[in-house]
Amino acid sequence: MRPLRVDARRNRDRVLEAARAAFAAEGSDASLDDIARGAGVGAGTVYRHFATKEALFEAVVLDRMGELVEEGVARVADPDPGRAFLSFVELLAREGARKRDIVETFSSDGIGLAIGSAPVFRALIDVLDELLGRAQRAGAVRGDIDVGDVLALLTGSAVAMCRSGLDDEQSDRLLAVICDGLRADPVAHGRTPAASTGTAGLTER
Amino acid sequence: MRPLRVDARRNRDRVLEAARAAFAAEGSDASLDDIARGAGVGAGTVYRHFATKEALFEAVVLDRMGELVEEGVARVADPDPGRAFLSFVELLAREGARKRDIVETFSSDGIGLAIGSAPVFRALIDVLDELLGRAQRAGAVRGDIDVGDVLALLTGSAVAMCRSGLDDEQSDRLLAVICDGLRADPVAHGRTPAASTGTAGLTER
DNA sequence: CACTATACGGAACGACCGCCCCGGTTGTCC
DNA sequence: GGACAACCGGGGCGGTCGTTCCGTATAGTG
Repeated sequence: MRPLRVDARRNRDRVLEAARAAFAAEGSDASLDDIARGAGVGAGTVYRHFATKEALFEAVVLDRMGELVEEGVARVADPDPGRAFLSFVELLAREGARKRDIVETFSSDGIGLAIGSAPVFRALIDVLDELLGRAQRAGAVRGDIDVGDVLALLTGSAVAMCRSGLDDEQSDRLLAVICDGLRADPVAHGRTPAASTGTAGLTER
Repeated sequence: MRPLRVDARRNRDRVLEAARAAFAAEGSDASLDDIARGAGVGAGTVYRHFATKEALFEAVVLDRMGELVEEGVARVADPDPGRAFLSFVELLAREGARKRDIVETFSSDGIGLAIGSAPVFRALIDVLDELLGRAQRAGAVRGDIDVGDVLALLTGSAVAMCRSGLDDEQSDRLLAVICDGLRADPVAHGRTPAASTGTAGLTER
């Protein structure tokens, strides 16, 4: 397989760049024609490089995830496991709040279901799991949750933060609530550490 | 204005019922033709009763909100303000997790922006604010958040809970994290009660 | 410079959807 | 029971969007 012709390579990059912006702003609903126009290219050119719109979407999202995995790996060495985990959670939430395609992927609606089996997605789960485990063993994060819970909460946080008036102060407050909830010791609120049943401890008493 | 003819009234009810189910499952993206088919009527019949698809959506959502407001009002008399507020939050989150149209409305994308000015919506905000204020004055809920924050967190919780595998136990855990975060005393985690800046207290130290 | 594989652009196609319209039907009232 | 008004169904219109196709242009090669 020969390398791409220079004009082809240039157009491919332009398409990816335009797609990144469009998918971040509008999610997978972004019109492919708009992306092509934004890249200064015809729609046919997009299809020469990406078999389908979904493939383009995946390319953008997987690229983003790669960057996030790096950030996570860098935090594994942090001597403070609690800070490492929570700052990573914060990063993911803020990233999700600014990039609609990411939240869409995490919440598994929109386009990509096939994306869940991508290696880079597994890697993200793994590093998040690693950071969570360390933080829990250090006693900085409650022990009654797993990676799936964190992922779900991340999706929720991102959605909460990208609501209409995305005030900076408000975002900070929302993250504070989530993070305090994550590190909260279940015992401190009068619940049994293991069970955590009873619907958030509301029905008892 | 005369009362509706009996067949008209019956069809209107069928349309509303079908719309409730469709909007709950698919959000405002639900096809109007599908709704009509589900109600056993033609598309034209839907438009005889509702000027536009958006009007139908609003009718369904506002109806749902009415029920929720009643639940909230019933909780104002609760002698335990913390339990009253948190159980209402739980109810709203669980309702949002099961009804896509509600989350969509709360997160202000999808169709309804005009819905924000509806009296029912104001009433919901008001009762939520009332419950929040009582809980805060009783010291059961942290003081550094307002109704807007709670609404945003509710949206997030609902999204987090309606992810792919909506396990009951997992839902409980997610709600536990959110609720613990809501009642968490900022002081307990080494932050100043008033400010709460510093991005969830992660950057300090 | 000429020749060919490669890439480009945008018109065109089919599917879907919200919405309108009209010929036929059915409830309602005298 | 008859006549009129209200109502129904579904076909059709205009628009959008993902995808395909093909005539044209251009980069790479000897």
